[in-house]
Amino acid sequence: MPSISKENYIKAVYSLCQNDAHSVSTSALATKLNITNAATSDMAKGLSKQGFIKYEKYKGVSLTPKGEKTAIEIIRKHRLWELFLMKSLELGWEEVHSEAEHLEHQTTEFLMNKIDDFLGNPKFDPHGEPIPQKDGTIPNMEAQISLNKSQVGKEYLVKRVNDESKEVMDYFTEIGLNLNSKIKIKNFLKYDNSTIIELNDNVHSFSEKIGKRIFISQLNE
Amino acid sequence: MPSISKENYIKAVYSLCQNDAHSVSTSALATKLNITNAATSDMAKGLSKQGFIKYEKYKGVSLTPKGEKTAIEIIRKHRLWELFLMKSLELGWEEVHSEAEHLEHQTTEFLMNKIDDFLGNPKFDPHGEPIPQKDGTIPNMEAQISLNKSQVGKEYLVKRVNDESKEVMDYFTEIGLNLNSKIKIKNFLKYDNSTIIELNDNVHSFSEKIGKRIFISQLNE
DNA sequence: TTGTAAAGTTAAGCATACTTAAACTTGAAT
DNA sequence: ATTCAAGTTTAAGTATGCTTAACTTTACAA
Ligand SMILES: [Mn+2]
Ligand SMILES: [Mn+2]
Ligand SMILES: [Mn+2]
Ligand SMILES: [Mn+2]
Repeated sequence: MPSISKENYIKAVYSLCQNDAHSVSTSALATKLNITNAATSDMAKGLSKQGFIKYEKYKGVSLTPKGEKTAIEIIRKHRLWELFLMKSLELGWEEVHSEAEHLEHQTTEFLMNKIDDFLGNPKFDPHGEPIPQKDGTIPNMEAQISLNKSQVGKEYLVKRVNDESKEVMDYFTEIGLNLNSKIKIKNFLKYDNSTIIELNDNVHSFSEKIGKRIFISQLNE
Repeated sequence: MPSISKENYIKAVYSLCQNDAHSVSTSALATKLNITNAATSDMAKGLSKQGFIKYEKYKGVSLTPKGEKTAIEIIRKHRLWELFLMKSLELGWEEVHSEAEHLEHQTTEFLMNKIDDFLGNPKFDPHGEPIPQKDGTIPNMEAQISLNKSQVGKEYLVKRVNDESKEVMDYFTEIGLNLNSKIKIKNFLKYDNSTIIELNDNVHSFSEKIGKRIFISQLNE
């Protein structure tokens, strides 16, 4: 039962440990959480004392099993809320993330399980992210690569997108890029590592930064 | 955009001013909010400086127009959440209050209006309380009296109940007392001011304290 | 009118979650 | 090995939202 700040901290440790190694620097956390380095170090002590994280000075932070369980519970709430808001209120996939970011901290297990059952115990959220199940297990995603790692000339299906920027999600919606959209890789620009694709007979380009946040799987002919 | 503590304070001022006069004592607030007198006085200074309440030492607290607007917005969120959870997830009327108590502080105007529209802009919540509308107006309730003020021998319809105690709401559910249940007043016990009623061919009694929290209207024959 | 109990406020202190500024590690280049 | 910049931590301070303990005001009964 950590505070909202602590829940967000734990969630940040979890997601930053996904990509990189098995630990995060305090400064990476500071950037993600939009607080100072000093605050991040400070917080690390508290969470460490409470057994949520492992923290050695100058060595970064990682989650204990207790911390990981907590992170997964919060992420479950986040993703179920997103799906629920879309299914029950017809919000757009670009609108649900910011609402879920708040609701995730104010939802009882009881309510969450009601929502889970209402949705039929779904495995994926509206952005293609797996929804941690009641028992804590996380559904497997089929093999995916980021747009940057794709091959020119091949066709792919969009399987997952990072939803953190509403601005970017709005743009996806505007150009008609959705989950399971079919895209064809036209080219990579050496100049800035952007990717040129074809989508619904239109040509679009994505910066390297955005390309890293679109995940695709190869279309089997 | 007050904090959660401040929102709860403002809401408490609003609801305690409804019954009594046009101001509340700091100690009444302390009881309601389950914090000390000292904290309540302290908080009053802050909210007063921010223009939500009028506060004169030793004279109690009342809402300014700005404070009242804020209170009504929170109450709107609370009651819409309650209805929404019942309608969309089939929670019981005894289960929704405590969930709404938290969700009310984490809901954007945007989401609230979506929920309001989904529900068809309802006028009353599951316990018979009026739901403040988008424009801030509060629907009128038809004339009601509390169970204590009823007349022996007459028949009434249950029109509104106070939902603050889950324990009591569970009991209502158990005996089949709902909104629009028909009851007949059998007797008042002088001994403890409890009320004896007939409901669905069964006889029940309610303490004075509970009787004050059940609101009824006379059944016109 | 005054004494006193109850009601209410102020003072001092604590925990949380932050800030800025200063001090310290670390590691990689010389 | 030495240096030094980047990364990280500590120290000191602030605002919020509480607590307990001491003090002040009020009301009203004698
Ligand atoms: Mn999300
Ligand atoms: Mn969050
Ligand atoms: Mn309620
Ligand atoms: Mn509340």
